[in-house]
Amino acid sequence: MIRVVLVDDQALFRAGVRMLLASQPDLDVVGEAGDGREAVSLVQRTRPDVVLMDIRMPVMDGLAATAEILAQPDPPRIVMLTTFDLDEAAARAIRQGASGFLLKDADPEFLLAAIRTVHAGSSVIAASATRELFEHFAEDPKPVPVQFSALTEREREIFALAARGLSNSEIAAREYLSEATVKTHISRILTKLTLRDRVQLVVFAFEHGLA
Amino acid sequence: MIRVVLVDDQALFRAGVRMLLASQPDLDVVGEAGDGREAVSLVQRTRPDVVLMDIRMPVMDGLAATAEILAQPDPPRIVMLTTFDLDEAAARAIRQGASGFLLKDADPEFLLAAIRTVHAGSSVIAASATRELFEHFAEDPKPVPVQFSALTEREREIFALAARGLSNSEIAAREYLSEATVKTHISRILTKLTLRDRVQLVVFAFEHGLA
DNA sequence: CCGCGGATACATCTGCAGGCGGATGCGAGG
DNA sequence: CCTCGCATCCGCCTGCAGATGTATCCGCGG
Repeated sequence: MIRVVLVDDQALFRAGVRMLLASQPDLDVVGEAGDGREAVSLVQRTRPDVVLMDIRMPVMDGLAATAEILAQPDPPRIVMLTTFDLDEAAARAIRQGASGFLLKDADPEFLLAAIRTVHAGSSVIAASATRELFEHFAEDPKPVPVQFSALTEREREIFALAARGLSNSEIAAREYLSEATVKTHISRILTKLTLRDRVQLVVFAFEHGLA
Repeated sequence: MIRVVLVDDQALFRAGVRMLLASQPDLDVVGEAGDGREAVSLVQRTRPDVVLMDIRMPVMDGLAATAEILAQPDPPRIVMLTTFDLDEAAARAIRQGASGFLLKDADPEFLLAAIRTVHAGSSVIAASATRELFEHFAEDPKPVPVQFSALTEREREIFALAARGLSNSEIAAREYLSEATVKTHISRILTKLTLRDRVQLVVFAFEHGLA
């Protein structure tokens, strides 16, 4: 039996979900809360397995409530619910340790599957959000300019060190080289990448995910 | 009835999964493949609802196969499987459009729930991977150091320009200042942020999401 | 075998970066 | 009013950065 707590400020929405879950033999709604503050104390009392938590709520929003609940010992799994497709909040919720993120207008059977999935230990993310999430957070697949491949192995090493902010003397010391040699490498690198100085080299490196 | 295709180079693993799915009334294994190349043609012939796809395979790996399959019209949902916790491949798979990412040593009931979840239209990500994924791709919530707030309004402007790779003379020209003045600002900025030179300033800016 | 091109290493020169000192303007407080 | 602190602006000096010119080693083709 999976013990579930519902947290949402809309009583009607809670009622709908409660009806849905009641039809399932392995699911049991053990409590409901209308805001984040209530949710925290409710979870402490009822010790559920899974919490369905709306993000947008009065008094204390779903994010803050999630943080407090997860800070407790042996916390339940938490699934975030939202009306809108995706906002920053969803990503933050997942980072905070929520196990799922779903849209409120999802199919009922979909919600049921999600509850069982997170209870089993995995995470669930609404399909529509997944793509967006990754596009939003994952930096693009590194469109490394062609010119970069013109660098020799050695030059790439020097490049990496310079990109981290090391001075010529520091690079020289680390690579057992003369400072003059390092300068030569830097010059060739700058020429090949058509950059003016090492400052722009650093900018280049970060903008292309090479540092 | 959810029609499933198994793709894995280990016949024993496929056998185990087939047994598991056979015990479920709503799941039907309609085909198996031992490498990516086979998988693509198998999917074209059998038109399954869900594909369980190993990442590491001979001939054509799971990523390439996923890309080809998803390029077809009305493609099935694809769940990636892997032995190891997480590598770059997993993230790429999700970005390519895979609907799930699971570990091979997951609980059986867990795999079943995942299949039903992705079939319903959502995405599933192994819990152990979720945290890592987000830490890996989402840059941290910009922990801007306290020292940065010590900067003057003017200094912040100069900082932003220097962070883009502009030289002192360029900044001077753009701000209608003497080059000497720009240098003073830079010096004060470097002191306040305890940085050595403008190169490290650029590194600092990028690492804290200020550029 | 020898010549040639590329990669790597070093020395020397010019210019800019950054440290240092100092000036001005402005608001707060004695 | 005077002073103190702070922000903004400017000139001078030292050192590093980057361009230029070479030298050595290696592989490849004539």
